[in-house]
Amino acid sequence: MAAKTKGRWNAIEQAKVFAALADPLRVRFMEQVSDGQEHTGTDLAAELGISLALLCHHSKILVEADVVQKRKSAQTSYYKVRRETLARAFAQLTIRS
Amino acid sequence: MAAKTKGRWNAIEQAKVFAALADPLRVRFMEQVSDGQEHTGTDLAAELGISLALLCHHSKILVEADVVQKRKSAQTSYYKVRRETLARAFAQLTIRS
DNA sequence: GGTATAGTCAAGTACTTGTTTAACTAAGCA
DNA sequence: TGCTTAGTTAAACAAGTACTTGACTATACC
Repeated sequence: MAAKTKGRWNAIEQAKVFAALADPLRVRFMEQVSDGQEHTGTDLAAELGISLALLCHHSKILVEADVVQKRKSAQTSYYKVRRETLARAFAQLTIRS
Repeated sequence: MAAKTKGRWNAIEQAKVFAALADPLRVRFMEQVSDGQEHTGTDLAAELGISLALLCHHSKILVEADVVQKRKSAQTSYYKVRRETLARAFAQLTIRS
């Protein structure tokens, strides 16, 4: 997803955000990171009860949709929620222009 | 989707709501009905530029996820947004318990 | 250097989804 | 009765997705 900060999204970009959230595992991922803190990949994999390979797959989709931010330090990846993207996608569907 | 009105959704139910919104055509459907008014199937199909058969397919997914309400009178179907479902799904991801 | 840790990538498979087409039902009307 | 309108359903196919497995990279520690 392009790092757009202004203007209204089109239907394709918006659908991509919702598609990122359209999986139970990814919903649970978001629940985990919704405390606003950073979580490592291994921690998240353990909390979700999945392999690191599968976590890598799902996290890529969330990062690509920009609902999650990723930072890598040494071998470890850290993930945290991007509330702005969520708020924006939600507002656009609920608030009448 | 079960007509639940109380309690917290589980990840599967919540993912289903987002999956319903995870398609550009269905995002545009929601934009059309987000004025709060009822829209007929033929009107929506015309506005979205798709066949009635395809509209029927997509509307079923939205109704099944309970983000859209359907009423049928004679041959005509009427659709309107269900804001409560949207608000609830969104709140559960953004607001910390 | 060797080994453990954390993550990524690629191939394969099974399952799901979006779309088109054609056949079908049911209501309204002349 | 026949024709039109509005919608539904089923079959078929292409494309996409979730998951597993195994191989691979890069960092840290002994």
